[in-house]
Amino acid sequence: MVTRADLRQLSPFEWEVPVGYRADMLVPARVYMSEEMLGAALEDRAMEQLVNTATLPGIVGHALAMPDMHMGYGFPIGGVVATALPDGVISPGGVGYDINCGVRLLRTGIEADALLPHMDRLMTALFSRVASGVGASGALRLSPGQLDAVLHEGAGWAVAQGHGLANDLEFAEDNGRLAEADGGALSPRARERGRGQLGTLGSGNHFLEIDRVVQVHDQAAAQAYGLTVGEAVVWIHCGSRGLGHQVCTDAVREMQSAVRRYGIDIPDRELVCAPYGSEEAQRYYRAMCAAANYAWANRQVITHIVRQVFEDELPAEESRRCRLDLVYDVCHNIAKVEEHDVGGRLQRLCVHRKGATRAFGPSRPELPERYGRIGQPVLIPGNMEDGSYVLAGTDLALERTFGSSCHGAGRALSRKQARREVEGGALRDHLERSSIVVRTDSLGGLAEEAPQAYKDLDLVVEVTHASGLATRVAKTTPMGVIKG
DNA sequence: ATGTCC
Repeated sequence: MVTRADLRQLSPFEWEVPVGYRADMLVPARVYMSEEMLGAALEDRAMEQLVNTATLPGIVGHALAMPDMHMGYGFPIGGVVATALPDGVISPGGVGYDINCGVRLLRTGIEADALLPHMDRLMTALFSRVASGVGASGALRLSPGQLDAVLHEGAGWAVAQGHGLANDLEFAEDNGRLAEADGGALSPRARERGRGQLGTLGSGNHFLEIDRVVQVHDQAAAQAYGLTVGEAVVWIHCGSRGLGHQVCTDAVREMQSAVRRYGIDIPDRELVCAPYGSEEAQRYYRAMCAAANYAWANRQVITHIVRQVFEDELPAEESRRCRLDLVYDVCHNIAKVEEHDVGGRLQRLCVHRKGATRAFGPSRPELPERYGRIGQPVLIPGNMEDGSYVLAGTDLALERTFGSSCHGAGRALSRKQARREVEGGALRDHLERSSIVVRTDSLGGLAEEAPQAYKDLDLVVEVTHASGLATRVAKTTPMGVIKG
C-alpha cells in the first residue's frame, strides 16, 4: 500500500510518488488533490492502481490522477496514462467498460423560471420517451447495415437520419466521430447488444437533467458558451451501453494471452494490454472507436428526443422561445491518438482518459472556432442535488496532463455502502421537497447515486481550477432529474 | 458501467 510518507508534495495540490518507490515503475505517479482528499485516496487501492499504471510499456511523462480519483478496473477512475506510439501499449482497462461514457450540455435560451410550471409534465414525458434502466431498449431497432453506419459515422449518422441539427456536430469532441472505427472488429454478441439500445440512457450514474445556471464565474467564457445566469440547461450523461461493455469484455479476454505473447510484465492482471501496433491492439482500438461512435450517436438521438419533448410538451409561447443548442459534448472514458509536446519534442501518443475529460486550451486546433480563444468546454457532473460545473480547458493542462481534467466529483461511498446508508424513497422525497422533480427506474439505484455517495464537487473543482487544469465558467443546479 | 454470471 502507498502511504503518506511515500508521497512528495510538489505544490499545494500536486503530489508525486517517485520512480524509486517500486522497482517496476517507469515514470513517477502524480496526483492532483488537496491534503484532505489524499487521505481517502490512500485508504482504498486507487493509489496503488495508479502506481501500477506507471509500469506500462511506453508510458511517458507521469501516470496521472485527477482529484476525483477512485478505484476502478485495473486503472483508477480519474486516471490519465499516455504511451508513446508505435511501441507503447493500449489497455482496455485504461478506457473502462463504458467506452465513451460522456456528457452533453444543451442550453435552452429560456429562463428556468418559465419552465417551473411545466417541470412535472416535461420530466414525465422525458422519462417516458428516453428509455432508461439496466437492459433498456429504445424505440429504434437497427438492421445490421444501419448498425454499421452508426458505428462508422457516430453522431453524424443520427444527424443525417434527422435526429439533430447540422451544427450539432461542430460542438462535439472529434465532431462526434472517430474515423478509425470498424464495425467488423466487434464480436457478434457486441453487435447484437447494440441493435436495440440507441437513444437509451442506461443506469448507474447516467442521468438526464434539466438544470438552472446559478452562477457565472467567467463572463467572457460563459458568453462564448452561450450561458447566462437564470437560464435552463439540459445535461445528458450516458455512454455506449451494452455494446461498449461487450467490446471491453471481449478485449480483456483476448489481451490476456497477448500479454504473455509479447512478454509484458504487469503487476495486476486487470492491466492487460498490447503494443499499439499489434493485431490485438489494433482490433481493440478499431472496436473501441466504433463503440465511441455508438455512444456519440446515442447522445445525439437522446438530444433529438429532448428537443421533441420540449416542443410537444411546452405551451406554444414557451416552446417558441426555446432553442436547444449544443454547448458541447465530451467523452471521459476513451483512448485517443493525439500529438503532444513531450520534453520539447512533438510525439504521437495514445492518451488513455478513464474518468478524465479532455481539457484542451486555446492553442489546440481541435476546438470549434467559437471557443477558439476560450478553450474547450469541460463538462463536470456533480450530484443530483448540488449540481454540476462547466469549466474551460487550458494550455497549462496541455503541459501538465496531456490536456486532461477531472470528470466529476468522484465517489466517496461504494454502491453497497450508499445503499446501506440511504433509503431511495426518502431521498426522492427529500429532493422533491427541495423542488427537484425526480423520475427513476430504481429507488435502489437512486440511493447508490445519493449526494452523500459523492465527494464535494466544489472541492474537486477548486483543486482543478487552482491547479490550472481547467478554469471555472459556470455552475448549474438541478430542477429535474432522471436516473436510470 | 453492465441482459450486475454463458
